[in-house]
Amino acid sequence: MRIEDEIKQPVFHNEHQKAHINLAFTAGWMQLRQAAAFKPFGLTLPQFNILRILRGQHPLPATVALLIDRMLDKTSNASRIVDRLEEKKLVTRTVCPANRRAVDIRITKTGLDLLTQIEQAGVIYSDGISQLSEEEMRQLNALLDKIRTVE
Amino acid sequence: MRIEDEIKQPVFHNEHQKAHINLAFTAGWMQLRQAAAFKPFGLTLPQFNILRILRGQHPLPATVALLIDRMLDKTSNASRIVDRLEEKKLVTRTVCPANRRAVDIRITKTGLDLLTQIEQAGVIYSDGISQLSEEEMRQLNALLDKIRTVE
DNA sequence: TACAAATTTATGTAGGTACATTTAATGTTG
DNA sequence: CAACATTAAATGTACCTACATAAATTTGTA
Repeated sequence: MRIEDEIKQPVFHNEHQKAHINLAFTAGWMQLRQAAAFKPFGLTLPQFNILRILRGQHPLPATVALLIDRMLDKTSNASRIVDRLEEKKLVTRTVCPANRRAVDIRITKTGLDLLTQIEQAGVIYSDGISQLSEEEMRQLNALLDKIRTVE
Repeated sequence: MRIEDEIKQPVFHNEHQKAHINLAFTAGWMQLRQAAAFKPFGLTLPQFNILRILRGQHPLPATVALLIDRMLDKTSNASRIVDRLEEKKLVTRTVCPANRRAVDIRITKTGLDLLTQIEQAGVIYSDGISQLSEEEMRQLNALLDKIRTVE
């Protein structure tokens, strides 16, 4: 659906304004679709992302600091997301022996199996990006990179 | 900063994956900058957006249903955002005389003045989009529109 | 007209972000 | 080595989204 119709705004004043709204709207649109796809598996998007980082480390543990470092959203609260994953037995938390301030977080067998299951269901690529050609994806990446060149 | 560095991922497997992450990351980046810009004025982004919709209606009232209709995020809870604006005396809420289920929401003088103040501070256009040329903005809009043509 | 259905807003609950503060452990240095 | 600073994680608070449900009012209809 056209954005103009989505938000009942008959016309945009200029391309700038439309691009601004379009970017926020499309990112939200993608996020909503993704969240819906994860729901049957009992995971939220941030939970899924942390689980994937943990698999990347496996069988080594990760600390909370490492999770934050690799997360898209640096200000999100990794500690509390790990809480939820721990309740679901998808990760374990143990005090790091080498540094008792830190916590070793590890993905469990159950967690690994869940990731496999989700990926086999093809959730990942139903994100709308597939509508673009390879060349268009490159264009999009270049434009987004350019937006973030402020300062 | 390059996304690869932001999330400490040395390489992306393909343009698809990078575009996916880039879109989420850039939208979040913009939102964070905007939120920071509104903070000195004591407003959050959703509060600002609702206030602008109300100014668009002014001096006519809006109902909660109208706000939701015009909001980017349809699932957000307009009712509770209006609560916050009401506490700050930026809007008023009165039962709609014509339909006592509905509520008439109006922006106050204080609210109008705050919007003017924010806009004069030039908060709106410090969003990174200005880095793009007019033609690039058009390209970006076309690509984003295409992403949402799924289904 | 009485009563069911639809509409409109508000509320409850789970989970998330953003940012400040706290607690515990470890480093550093006079 | 004792005092102080730094680091790592957890916790508190305010606000937000997502989704389900409740409460009040209006509309439609047998």
